[in-house]
Amino acid sequence: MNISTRGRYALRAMLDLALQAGDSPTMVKDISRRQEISDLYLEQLFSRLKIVGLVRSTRGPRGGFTLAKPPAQIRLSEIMQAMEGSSAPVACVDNVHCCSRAEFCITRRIWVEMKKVTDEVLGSTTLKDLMIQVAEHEVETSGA
Amino acid sequence: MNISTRGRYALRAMLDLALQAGDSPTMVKDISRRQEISDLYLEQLFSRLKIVGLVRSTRGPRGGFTLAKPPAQIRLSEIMQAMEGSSAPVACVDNVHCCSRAEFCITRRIWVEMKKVTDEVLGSTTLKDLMIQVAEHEVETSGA
DNA sequence: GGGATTCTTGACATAATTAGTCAGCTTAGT
DNA sequence: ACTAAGCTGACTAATTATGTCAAGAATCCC
Repeated sequence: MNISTRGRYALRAMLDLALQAGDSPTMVKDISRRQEISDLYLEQLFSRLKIVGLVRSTRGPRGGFTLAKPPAQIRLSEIMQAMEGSSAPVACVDNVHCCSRAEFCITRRIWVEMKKVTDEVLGSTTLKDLMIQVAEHEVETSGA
Repeated sequence: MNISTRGRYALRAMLDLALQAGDSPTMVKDISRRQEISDLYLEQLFSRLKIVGLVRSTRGPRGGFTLAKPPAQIRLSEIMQAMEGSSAPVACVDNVHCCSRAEFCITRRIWVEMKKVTDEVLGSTTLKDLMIQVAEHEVETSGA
């Protein structure tokens, strides 16, 4: 039941990118500095995010990445899908034929249920939701 | 978001054991044959299950394993905890101090939520629940 | 008591995955 | 041209996953 650094870093990076919010692209190096993530590694992660169409890139000086859609339209499930693949905890959830026992396997129902509830969490939350929480958190901590 | 064979096999083995239901112990070899799991590997898994007190063992001829508690009192979360450790998808969920950013990290809230919903699934289901589903499934497939 | 049977323990082995790193390339702005 | 960015694919070290193996200890049956 682990989410690898790929998924975790990608989510942090996407939220960071969303918070920059300018029209001009944000450099990987800036995100990597703020988030304390290796920039070489982050490049690799952004490459995946680009392939699935979650971000757009601009090359050359003053280049970088921008979100391909408004934050409210980017579900966390999309990011996680891109980085970690299916949210199914076991392969047979997505493909019954991968196990000869799957059809009558009662334990499989538990894994199906697990996928369902995690998908609900990730699918019902967008980057925009996280941005709001960041803003709220800043109000809380600055006030006092 | 993967559950390893340890957790999956252990759950199947525990359900199998529950379904044997006799007073006499069930041999690992019999479970491994029915479940098509390597018996050498399964022994190793039962060793863990015994350490956490979910099963009891009897050595010698006619020996084997029995459930340490009635199936209705064995939550799937106990089995999974024994085999996979914490259900937290990220370490910072259980221990804030493992990451210097955890206190103000908004993405962490998602991982906390993920752990919560998966715990609800695994914590609210017992072996007895699965046994009932097995019985129901058998009725369905035999009838007709 | 001897042998067979079953669990017990710890070490070992192999493969896959994770978490990066690196070198060299392409593109674009000045 | 030069430099600053992203792009690509190969490489590596460490860890985890998935077993296997060997030797032992307890127990039962004859």
